[in-house]
Amino acid sequence: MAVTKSISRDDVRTSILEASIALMNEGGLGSLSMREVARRAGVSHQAPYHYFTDREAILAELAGDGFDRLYDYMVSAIGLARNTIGDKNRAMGEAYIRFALNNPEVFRLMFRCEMVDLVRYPEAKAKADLCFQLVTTTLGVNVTVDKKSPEMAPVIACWSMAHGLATLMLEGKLGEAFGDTMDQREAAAGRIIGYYADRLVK
Amino acid sequence: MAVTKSISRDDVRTSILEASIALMNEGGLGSLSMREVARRAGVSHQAPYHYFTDREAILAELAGDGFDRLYDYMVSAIGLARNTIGDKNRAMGEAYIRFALNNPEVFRLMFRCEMVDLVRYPEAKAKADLCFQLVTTTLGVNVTVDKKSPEMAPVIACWSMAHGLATLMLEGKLGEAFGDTMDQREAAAGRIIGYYADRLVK
DNA sequence: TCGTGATGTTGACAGTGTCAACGAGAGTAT
DNA sequence: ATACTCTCGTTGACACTGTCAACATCACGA
Repeated sequence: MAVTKSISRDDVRTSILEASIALMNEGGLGSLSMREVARRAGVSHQAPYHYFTDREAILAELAGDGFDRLYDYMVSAIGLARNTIGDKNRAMGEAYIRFALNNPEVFRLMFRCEMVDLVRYPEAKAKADLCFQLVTTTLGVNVTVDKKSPEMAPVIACWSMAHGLATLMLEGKLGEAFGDTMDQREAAAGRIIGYYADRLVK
Repeated sequence: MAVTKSISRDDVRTSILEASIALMNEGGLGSLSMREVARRAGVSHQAPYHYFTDREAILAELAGDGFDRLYDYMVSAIGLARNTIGDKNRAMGEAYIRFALNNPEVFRLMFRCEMVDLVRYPEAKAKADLCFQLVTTTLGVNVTVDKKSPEMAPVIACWSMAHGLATLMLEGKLGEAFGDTMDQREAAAGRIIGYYADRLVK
């Protein structure tokens, strides 16, 4: 009976998020403004505040989704790799870079604390933690190990190298040295990751 | 001859830059606005535009200074290290991290292309290139080598690891796992850099 | 029937970057 | 000396932002 009487709560919330994603991918995070999001979603400039306390809350949601997808990228890659730590490590690193290059804006969001302070968004933080735990266990280290422990050192080293390479490529600091097309760049990054990942975990 | 008749051009320019640096260090890059800078420098809100074409031009100047100082950090550290590639690499990486932790906002500025597009600021770009060349030569690689060459791989790997570790620490992604005080965090980062730097260049 | 809460609206406010217009003063060519 | 131009500074506007406040609508439970 009159189920279509009006747009449901979830619909509005979803359209706000979709508008946010579209804006972010079109013009970068700088052009993701509350008012433009509202305009795109076809609601008044104040409506989004009924669903998100402020701009950062929207970004936190997008960042959380990002961690989910990064997790999927890595799990898929690990699943396709041979069953050795070295191969899995390599596949995981390559997936990390691929995710960053394919989703540059979300990647930035996920790793910039002044944009999304994960301390204030436990849901997103939990998703980020899952990613870290995936790296840890894939490298054969128990997740309960203290981060300060030497056992954790290879985990942090591998993560740092993949993250640093992803960031430097994303920000254009390696020039076009790695090729013009996305495929070329991914392949070049993969070569570096693949070659050095073994050295770090051995 | 009335040398003190008025504030010289350089004085105004310098005070604008000093106000920018102060604002950046106090409240982060987000609170560095043209108008607040002008207010701090004691001039009208439009005066800075006679010295810098827009906000990005100020940021580019600050980023350029940052690369200069990063260069000094690394050169000093290398000078104190024993004369082996491994030791110099380790010292350089530690200096890189130390710079990042001591100058978080400038470091962000230097490595975020949407904040300062180095392509449009050749002076700052030249300073950044000098840093990269320092890393390259310190690792025993000829600067004329093509970036795509396998010879360059250890350079990129070392840089990536130092950069990734610096970034992750800066953005709080390693929690307080590395200690609460700055000294503890630097020491922990130094241990990781020191231990793995050798593996990457051998 | 009467709140009451969720959801939406419009209006305001202070803040931003930047363009336009203007003025004081120095230097320079006529 | 006069007139012109250039540099450096001003004030005033403009459209835009995030967000607070106030108000309207409507479903639903007491």
